[in-house]
Amino acid sequence: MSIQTSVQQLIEKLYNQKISEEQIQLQRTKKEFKGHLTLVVFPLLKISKKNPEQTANEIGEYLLQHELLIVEYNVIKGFLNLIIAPSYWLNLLNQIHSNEMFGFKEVSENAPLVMIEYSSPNTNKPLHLGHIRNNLLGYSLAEIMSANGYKVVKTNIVNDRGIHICKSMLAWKNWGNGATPESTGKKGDHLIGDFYVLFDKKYKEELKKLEEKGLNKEEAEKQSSLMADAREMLRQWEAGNEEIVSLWKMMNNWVYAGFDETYKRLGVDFDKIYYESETYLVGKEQVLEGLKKGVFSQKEDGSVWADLTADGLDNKLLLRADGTSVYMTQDIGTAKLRFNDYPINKMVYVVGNEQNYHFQVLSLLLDKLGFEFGKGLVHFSYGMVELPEGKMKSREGTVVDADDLIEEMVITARQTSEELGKLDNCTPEEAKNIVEIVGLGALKYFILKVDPRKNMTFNPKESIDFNGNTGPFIQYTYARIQSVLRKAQEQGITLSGKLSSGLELGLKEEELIQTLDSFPSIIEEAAETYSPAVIANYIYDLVKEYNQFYHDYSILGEKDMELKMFRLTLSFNVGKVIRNGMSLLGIRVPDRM
RNA sequence: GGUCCGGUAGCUCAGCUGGAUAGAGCAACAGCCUUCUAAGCUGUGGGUCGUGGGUUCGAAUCCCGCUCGGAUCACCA
Repeated sequence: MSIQTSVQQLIEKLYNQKISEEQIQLQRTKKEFKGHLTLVVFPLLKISKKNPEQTANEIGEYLLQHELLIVEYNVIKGFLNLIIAPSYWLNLLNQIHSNEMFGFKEVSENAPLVMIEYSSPNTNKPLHLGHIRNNLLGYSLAEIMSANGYKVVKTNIVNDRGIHICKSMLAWKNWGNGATPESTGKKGDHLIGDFYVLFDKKYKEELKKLEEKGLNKEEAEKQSSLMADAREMLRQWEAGNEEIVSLWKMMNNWVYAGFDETYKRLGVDFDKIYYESETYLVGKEQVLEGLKKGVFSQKEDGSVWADLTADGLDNKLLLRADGTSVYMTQDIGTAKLRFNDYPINKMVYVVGNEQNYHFQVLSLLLDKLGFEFGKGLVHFSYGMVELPEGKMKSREGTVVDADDLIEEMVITARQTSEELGKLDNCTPEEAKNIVEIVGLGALKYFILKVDPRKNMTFNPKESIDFNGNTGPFIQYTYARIQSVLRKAQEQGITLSGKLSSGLELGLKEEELIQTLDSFPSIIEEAAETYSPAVIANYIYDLVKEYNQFYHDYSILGEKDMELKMFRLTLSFNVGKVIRNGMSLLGIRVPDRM
């Protein structure tokens, strides 16, 4: 029985009446006060018919006598602070100690299946900072859901068709001289991205020339032969022109090879990848079927629409007059294919908040088409990453490239590590490994610690701090814990059996253990509200406590062997919690730094 | 204009299913390396929680108005 239930039952006995769960407000005692748990007595005043202090004392006295786990209490205003018996914490610590996967739930046979879509790149450009936030959030979400006992399928939808890809292809054909990733030494996605930029440049030159001839902007855009070529290419692609399709395949494969490298370095992966080139026709079928069923309507020009005015939204186009599909149609098709492949109970889309409206509509449409998960689909909407000067703009060249950023982080990690002499005793391989983990840990924590909903500012000049509330700080703490354990082992110190005597010393450890206690529930809560930031901050709190603890210890000095044993054990468990938490977030921790 | 989201220390952010004196990091200042890793620790200063009302024992937190900022309302994806 939990302390919560026990307290509730005892109070019911004391006042001889039924008390609801909401009336029992048991929370962690603030660190300024003495105690572990605090009961807020205000909601109980109506029942006790006494003032807050009297009520608190009355309850405190009763609990002290009837609940063995409560060994002491004090009252401050309307707050009843309870002190829990060391045996309880000891027991808890032992439980944690014996459970390697502390904080993780098992995935049962009939657990609900959640599919998480994230990343969703276009194949005409390399990944950028916005994708990094998306990837880290999506991957962390998957890890958290999985740790909470869900079956998780990570998926990616690649936007591999459309006019933008044709632009890259056209530029490559016209001015590429047969360039390949091998011949240029460029990563495939960057190579294609360069051709996309090149197309834009040539197109602008063409427009300028036309405008110099006296055409206005609109006329110039209409007369542009480059744009006409691109459109023609798209038409031929859709018609299945062999030459175009094989060029398309070759170039896309270059891009995928490039993406894979970035994903791998970032530590994210997918169970199943969908391509829009394979889903857009399915979407069309679904829409036509919906039309047959009378869910959608057709205009005179042949275009198909969904009337969502009854749901407070507008009319939405689903198929153009020429029968071609739009973005929404593709998402419907993708949903269909996915549902064919997996028994999806819950669908989560990790997509930026500029598409909030789109997903509102998609949810309604899928529901109308009879998809069970449609109504309950979750758009995990996150804010944009902005630069100090404002938004990233590809036209102004202010886009922060993902590969560049990662490389910069790792380089900075190396410089800092070398300055601090952290790598002095490492082999080159070890050093490379550590620097990679630290650099990426810094980046990941920096991104994940911010509430996903909020827009965040990224300052590339100041880059990312390695001090304070950062990934490396947490990794550092973990590394130190490992060091403690190594040295303990060298001295032949074993960890078991010495706990109770350590507790007798009555130090501050209860506080620390108490935070360990609430870890699983916090994870659960975080997963429900989809906020990895909650976990990140929680872990940070834990680490703070460890450091406080360590500081006290260095001041005390250590002659007492029992005390030492106790602290070693404790450190071990904090280390485990940190490790588990970090792995949930997809952040690796080095065991030495 | 409609809808949605945000506004907390100089900066970057926590806290938001109502609870005690609103917390961290950075930046500033003052201390701490023969003692398990100083990527650290301790202390000081720094706040009309955008604003006005309401709800109540109690509001950064809930409700309403206003205001500022962002997103969106395409036969783009």
